[in-house]
Amino acid sequence: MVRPPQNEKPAIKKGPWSYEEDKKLTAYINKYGIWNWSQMPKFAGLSRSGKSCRLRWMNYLRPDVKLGNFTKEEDDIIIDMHEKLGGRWSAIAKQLPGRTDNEIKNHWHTRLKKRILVNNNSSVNPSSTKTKASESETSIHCEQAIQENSHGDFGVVIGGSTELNTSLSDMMGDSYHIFWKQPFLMENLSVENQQSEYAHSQFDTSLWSQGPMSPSSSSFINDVYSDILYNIV
DNA sequence: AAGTTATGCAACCGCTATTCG
DNA sequence: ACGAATAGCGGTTGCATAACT
Repeated sequence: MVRPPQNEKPAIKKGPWSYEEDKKLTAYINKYGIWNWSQMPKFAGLSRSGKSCRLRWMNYLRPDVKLGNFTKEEDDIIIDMHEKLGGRWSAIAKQLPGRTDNEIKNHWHTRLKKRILVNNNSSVNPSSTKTKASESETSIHCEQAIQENSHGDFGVVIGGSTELNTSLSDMMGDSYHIFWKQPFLMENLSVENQQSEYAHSQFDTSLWSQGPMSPSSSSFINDVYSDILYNIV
């Protein structure tokens, strides 16, 4: 019997992402862009699959991702689009800038589907006043949430509030989309010929504090930014 | 207060589509 | 034209927490 080679590949970590992992991935992508998901984790110092990194970035870490409560308008769009397209979540997500297919899918399965069922039932049985009362209650809560969101207390928007939805790509301009030809290790970030001005020209930290962020809180983003500057300067 | 059940959501899995050599 | 690698999509699962008994 030949013992299969061990430790040929580093163990792929699964489960929830830690703060440190988020920092690493965000810092790496902010610095080098997305050049190859399957290779990136290795160079970013992450024990994750490329697939997992892509998902984490696309759904939560991307600067233009809008997290938090859905507005009534968004709900209406989702319901309408779902009627037309069914479970084509990515197509539906295209109609809702900042929302991800995964988030929309979860929102549908946990809230909207039930609401539609309730609506259908109440239209079949109009005497169901309690249902209607709770419906309007839900609607009020939704309105409140929207208002509170606009104050930045919760209802999270990464990279700014809805009004200040300045995406990282906007901040960085064309350089954000530059795809590097060679991989880069996070450990090699201290690039002598890159000036801090370069970094400042791409990031405006004041924008990070324009809205709360979760799980990537504003302090987290600031940490990432500090790390990048620290390594560059 | 403790145990149980329901809910919400992040993340995984498997499959298909697309790209590239 | 073909096969491998990679990206993307949608269904599903598992865990944390809230709500209920």
